[in-house]
Amino acid sequence: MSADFAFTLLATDGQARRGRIATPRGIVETPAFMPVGTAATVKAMRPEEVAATGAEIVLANTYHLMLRPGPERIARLGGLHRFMGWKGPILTDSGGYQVMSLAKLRTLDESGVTFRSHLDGALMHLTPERSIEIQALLGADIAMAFDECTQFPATEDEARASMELSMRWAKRSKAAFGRPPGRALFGIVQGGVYPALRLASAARLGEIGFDGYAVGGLAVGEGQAAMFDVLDATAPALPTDAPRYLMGVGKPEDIVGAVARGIDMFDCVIPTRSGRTAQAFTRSGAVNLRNARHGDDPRPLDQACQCRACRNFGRAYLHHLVRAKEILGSMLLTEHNLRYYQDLMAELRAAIAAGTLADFAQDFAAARDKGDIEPL
RNA sequence: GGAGGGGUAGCCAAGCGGUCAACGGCAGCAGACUGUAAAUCUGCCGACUUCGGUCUUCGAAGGUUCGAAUCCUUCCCCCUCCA
Repeated sequence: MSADFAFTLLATDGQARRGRIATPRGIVETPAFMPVGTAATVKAMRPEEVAATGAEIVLANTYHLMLRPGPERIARLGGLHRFMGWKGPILTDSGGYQVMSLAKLRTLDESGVTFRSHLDGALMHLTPERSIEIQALLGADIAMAFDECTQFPATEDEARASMELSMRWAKRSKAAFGRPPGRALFGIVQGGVYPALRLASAARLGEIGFDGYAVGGLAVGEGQAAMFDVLDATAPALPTDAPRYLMGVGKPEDIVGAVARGIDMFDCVIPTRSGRTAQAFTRSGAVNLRNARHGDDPRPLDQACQCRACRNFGRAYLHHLVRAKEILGSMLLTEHNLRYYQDLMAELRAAIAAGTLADFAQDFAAARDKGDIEPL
């Protein structure tokens, strides 16, 4: 493990883990949720507002920043932290997700992936070595191995071939990364919904040796039950002395279930994207602020929430902002959702430390079963 | 008074003899969103419906036609220009 990057396991509750990641740029208490700032911005939020929600680390994306504004330019400007004004740690995705999400715009071979830029059509070749180089130029505190996020559905043969390619790329990523002080590299388990493939992938990554281990290729259409099955098989096979990161997950209920299965880190666009598309998360479930029923409702989105949207405004106003397509609507709902996610993580951490995670999970589900607050 | 243009579903607006319950857009009613090609996308949007259809619509009233939002007549409104 690189100097100045350390993971400490503080407590366990069943499979769940309460931990702490130390980086030169700050501490990350786990289980942690990392807001997604793909294009060097958590959309609709200022960095200090992101921090105020309780977030300790954010994501950025290799592929998107490679296209615009370019990693060399960001390096010349002093690195990504200075560029985007985020003082805490940053984790960068390697571009592996775009291998799947932009499948129509790329070709893949052993060396890497050739993307047809969605911005101007230019061809861009991304290899494990170049992805690692870009993440170094950005100054990522945690870099991710370059992988292929396996699509769903995939046959076992397809998932195996994809996983094995990702493992070869993981070895190249590790070799390219070297041992830079204070910076970490995570490997990514693939293998689709096939437990044997996941176990093989986890073993292979353990042999290579990473600072943390991610589970990728989930929440891509397989459904929560299948995802949890994969986690039940995979998490126990991961080293206990390194953080475990479930990539791209998820909805609040996905996170609660994954924490109970031993996951330490999460990222997802849901709180930010949903905030921009009028969906808010509350302690009694998800609410669509576009719906007509909120038009006359002066009550806060979530009575128990301390975010600025809930403290200062009623549902009727948020509804109006959304209807009128006012920017403030996106800002307030994004802030609320990020706050909700961070509050959830804090509650999960406290429950694990107290050994009461099972009770917490039960209460969490019960509150949501009751549904949203009574109509006016 | 003269010349011309126009009245289409909540709004704007296409259509100009059958393939029109009527293109589009907006508004409206819902849904989706999981390592962000997303302030995006999808469905519904005359009435009823067992969702296959059935019924009443295109200013009003007559008429021509197998068939009219589309053609003719009269009437009622609106707009532009000239007096």
